[in-house]
Amino acid sequence: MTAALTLEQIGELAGVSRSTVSRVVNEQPGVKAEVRERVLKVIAETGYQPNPAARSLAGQRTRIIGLVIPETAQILFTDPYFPRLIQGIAQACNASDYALSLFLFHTTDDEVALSKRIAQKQLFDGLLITATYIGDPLVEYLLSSDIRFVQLGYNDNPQVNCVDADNFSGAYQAVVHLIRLGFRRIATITGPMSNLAAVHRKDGYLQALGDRGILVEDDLVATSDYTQEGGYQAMTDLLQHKPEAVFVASDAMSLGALRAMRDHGVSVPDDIALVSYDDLPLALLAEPALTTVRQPIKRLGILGVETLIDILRNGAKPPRRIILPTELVVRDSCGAGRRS
Amino acid sequence: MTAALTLEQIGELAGVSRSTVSRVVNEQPGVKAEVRERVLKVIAETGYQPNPAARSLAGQRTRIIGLVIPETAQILFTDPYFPRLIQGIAQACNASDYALSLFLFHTTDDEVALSKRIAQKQLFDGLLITATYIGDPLVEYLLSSDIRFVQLGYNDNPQVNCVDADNFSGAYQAVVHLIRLGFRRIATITGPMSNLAAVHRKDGYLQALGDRGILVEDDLVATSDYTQEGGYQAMTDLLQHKPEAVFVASDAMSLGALRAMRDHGVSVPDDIALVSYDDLPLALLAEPALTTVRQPIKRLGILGVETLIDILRNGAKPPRRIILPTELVVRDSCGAGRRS
DNA sequence: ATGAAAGCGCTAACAT
DNA sequence: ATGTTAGCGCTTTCAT
Repeated sequence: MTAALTLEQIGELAGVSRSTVSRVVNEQPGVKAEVRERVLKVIAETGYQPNPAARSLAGQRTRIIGLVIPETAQILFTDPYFPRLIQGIAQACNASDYALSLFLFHTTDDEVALSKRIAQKQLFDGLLITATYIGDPLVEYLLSSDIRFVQLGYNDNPQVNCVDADNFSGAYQAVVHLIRLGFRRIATITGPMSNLAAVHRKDGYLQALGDRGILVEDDLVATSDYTQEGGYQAMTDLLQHKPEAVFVASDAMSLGALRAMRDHGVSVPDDIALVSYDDLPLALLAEPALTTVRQPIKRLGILGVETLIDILRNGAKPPRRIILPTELVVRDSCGAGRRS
Repeated sequence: MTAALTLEQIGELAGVSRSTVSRVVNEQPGVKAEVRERVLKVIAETGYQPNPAARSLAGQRTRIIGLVIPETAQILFTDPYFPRLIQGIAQACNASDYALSLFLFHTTDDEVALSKRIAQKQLFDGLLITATYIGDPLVEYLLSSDIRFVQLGYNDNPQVNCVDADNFSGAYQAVVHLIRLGFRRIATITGPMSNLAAVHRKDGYLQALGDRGILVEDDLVATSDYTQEGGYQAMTDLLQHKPEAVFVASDAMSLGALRAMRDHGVSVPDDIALVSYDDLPLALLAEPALTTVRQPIKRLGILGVETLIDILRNGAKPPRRIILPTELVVRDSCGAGRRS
């Protein structure tokens, strides 16, 4: 790595001006094919790369996408959701020649204060935000700013660009599966109601029962927190009300629920059938292997980036709102998985 | 977010020149205390933030740290090692006012080609690299360049700056624990020998046995690949040789090993004691809970950043090589965990 | 101790 | 179709 080349030098080598080289580099029209070839050749030979700082300064854009993961998600960070999401995001960024900058809010700083600081630093063209909750001040702040952003996760506000998997229909699907299997007393363990995904999964559960004319019993609905311990506790409570089946809104909670049932001598799926949500690697491994709803996580990340870039290029005019379908992976815990 | 302020404007507001403001912002000496106060006040009032692109361009440094995670690690990405590492890295970056840029090699691109592209882009001051393997061309390339980097993971080459947990003594500790418990026929399941950490963990195992005058039986050493399936297979093989205990070089493999033993009617720890490595959240959850070696992963990330920044500031002259101690977490799988 | 001035390497109007 | 020119906002000599 010796001194980096400049546009000027490439121009000299190719016998053209800096502007022409710039046009070639940026794939702008108005360069004779022959000249373009010549310049391209020099660039290839020299391995020239434009200086991103200079580009940012002159062009008022950084070609950087920021990914914001707030404090609240750090707990979730131990599950593979974020890693997979990041893989998708990184892949899409590479493909579009954007750099990816990570903003983890690790401190107890006020989120908004931090985000303002971040925003004013002008070190990205747009933001991908994750793990927000209902009424998250970060979203409010971004909305009131002129920062372009896409939320990875559904947002009620129709102004917010967002991409998410369909939590409602994922849950609906799961519960319908249980109903088809002949169960009627179907319980659920939900995530925290501050989380929109949790609300929608619950809605899907309610709707599936409603559509089949099954009365929802309040006693069969346990609100929990996405954690294993929470799942254990919730299941322990539910056991008193003798459900035939249970729809658990996350694999982590399912693990806890499974343990609770084991501790109480309840067999899955023979005594109680279970359908879960997430399809973590764990799901396959659990005893019994979990029937669970799989989300296209990596795809979510990719689409998030593509949507953001689209907005960067073409404006945020009609808000982009993308909902991806989910898939039910049938294994053993629902009692229907013993197909060859 | 209105138009961002510039140094010039701050200078105007404070009644000084742009240069003086720059000195204040960069905490340089040679500004009268009184003037400094005045400028600082204006900066606080206006919320001025220097433009990073301009800074990079003029100052020849980006204040960005790049984190490189190659393809090979993507598989491992499902375990919490990287997330935790990233948390530490992000935290340290924030603390030192560096931005963090993520380079995931997701494609099947030639690593070196990609790394060259990355390097020439001048979009970081230094690099943190992870998940390299023995003889990794990425390291060779970086070594031959003038790019400052710190490897997160031990490297044999004394020129390479690296920080890692002590794999040798972690394994040593684990095996000594089993020996103290009275076991003699101690088997091991290692990671892939292309991975230095795996080699060192194996070395620690061998040394611990050797130091106690226990003969190492080749049949009791199974080489695997850090995966669950690999652990299952390796344990199945080991079972034929009737070990009393087994040291498994990763929690993921332990899960597989546990399953293998369950499938063969072997009870842990009653029939075979097990000590594992990593202390994933899973370790606590397994049946029985795993006695396992814990690494200070987050601390590793923090130290990586601090080391890199130190090098950036003070030069790479004496290579920095940091080895952190590990800790044995005693639970049930070794048969010694039933203390109140 | 402070200010003036010259770039850093690029983009984007404006000429030609 | 191509070149010229004027910045982008900052750091950094060099004057004063």
